[in-house]
Amino acid sequence: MDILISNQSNQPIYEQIYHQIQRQILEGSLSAGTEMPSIRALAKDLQVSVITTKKAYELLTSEGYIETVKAKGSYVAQIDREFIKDKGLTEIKKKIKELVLEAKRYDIQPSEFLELVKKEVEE
Amino acid sequence: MDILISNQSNQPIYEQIYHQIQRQILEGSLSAGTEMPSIRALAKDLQVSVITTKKAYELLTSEGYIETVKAKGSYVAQIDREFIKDKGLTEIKKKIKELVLEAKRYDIQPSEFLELVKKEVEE
Amino acid sequence: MDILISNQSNQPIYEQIYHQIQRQILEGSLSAGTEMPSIRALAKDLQVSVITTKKAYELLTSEGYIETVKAKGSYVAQIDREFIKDKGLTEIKKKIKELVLEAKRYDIQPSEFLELVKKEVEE
Amino acid sequence: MDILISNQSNQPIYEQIYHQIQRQILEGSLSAGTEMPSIRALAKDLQVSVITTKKAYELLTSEGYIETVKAKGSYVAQIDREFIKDKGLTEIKKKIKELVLEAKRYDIQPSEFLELVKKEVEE
DNA sequence: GTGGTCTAGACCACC
DNA sequence: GTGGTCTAGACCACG
Repeated sequence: MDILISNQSNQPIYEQIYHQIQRQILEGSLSAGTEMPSIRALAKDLQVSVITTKKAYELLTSEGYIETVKAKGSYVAQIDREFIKDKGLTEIKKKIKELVLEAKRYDIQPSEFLELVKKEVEE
Repeated sequence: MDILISNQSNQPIYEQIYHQIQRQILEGSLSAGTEMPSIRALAKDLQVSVITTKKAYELLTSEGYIETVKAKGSYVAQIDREFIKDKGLTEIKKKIKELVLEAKRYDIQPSEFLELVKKEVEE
Repeated sequence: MDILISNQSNQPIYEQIYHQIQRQILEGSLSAGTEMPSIRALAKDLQVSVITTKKAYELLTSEGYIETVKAKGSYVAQIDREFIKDKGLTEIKKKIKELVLEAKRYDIQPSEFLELVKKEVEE
Repeated sequence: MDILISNQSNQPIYEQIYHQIQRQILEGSLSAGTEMPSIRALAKDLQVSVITTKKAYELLTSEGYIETVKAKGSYVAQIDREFIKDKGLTEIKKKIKELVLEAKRYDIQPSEFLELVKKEVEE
């Protein structure tokens, strides 16, 4: 597994694992049906507690990214891209709204905010 | 004080207080020199512990939004808008970066992200 | 009385009053026998509480700078300059010692410290 | 941990803890990466409240001397000696200024003050 | 009355 | 186990 963990980050380790696996599934580098490493193997690999990888897998399962077959293992699920993207759009739109508001409080006007985003995106 | 507390929120109460007061100062509805309610009075008003309001005031003090005089009270400080905006820019840029990354995870490409922001800003 | 009070200072107001009167007595601008303003008059003048000026006068009395005659008023005392200076020397030497130690912790060597003092003194 | 607490001192306990740990880090007896005792363990060791050690650690964190990882512990940070010295210089200069003023109050003139410092430094 | 400091508990998320 | 947050008390110096 291609996963990097940062102990300094404020982000919980299980979320870091979740996000990086989610990313690989969405990008297609992990395709449907692929067998995932076992919770224990991954924990050993990443030098984290089994509890932590278990939590990450539970999150991935509940969000529909992987499927777990008892006593066999976990497999990448067939994901519904439309559904995922829809959920993502709603989420991202909400966050953009919030960020625009926060920027205003710092006297950063929407037009200025848009410029910042353009700069970031063009890089 | 015009402050609303949510016990349900993941955000610590002292941060909620901090942000709402900060917003009122930045918006100008609390102007420099205005006397703030005492930490005890505010605690009673908001039905939270004195320590919680104290923490919020400490944050506001360390960020330069208010000034505290022992045995006297706290007062809205003369804020340096230039400085605040600079700090805000750094903060907002960081958050934009993070949001662009999050969007990518949902298969929302930067160009598409930019469109979402444009739509939001033009409203 | 020529006294300036700062509400923002961390120094208690009664100490500010004490130091400024002590200074004037040591400098000679207030000479022995001079009648001091009453506690109440001074409080009114400086816009502080009577308790505060009372505390300052008590300090000045206990340190021998003024003498209070019941129902008459307070008068600048005949000060023993030798004694005062001796006490001061002990105090200042102790503080220099501490400051040299603190400087060392910041990697500021004694020779460097001496230079800083020279610069300050020459101004 | 090599820390001595005085309940008699005017200095708050959390500052005493802060200063002693800061000193050990600056002196190098605590080197970067070293794990600090947990706030609870230290509190028990020093017989003070957890909140007191927490406050000391918060101060150390905000000043960049240690780094704290939630649910992991605190570690001595890689300190920037240049930065520390700069901050120290500002601090020491300020204190020299104050001390020169205090000396004047005791009729110790700047030139005499300089002599005292010389004597102290040459020892 | 004010803020500053401290105490002895408690629950939470995370590991 | 860890640190983060919160509570309900307390005493102090200052005004």
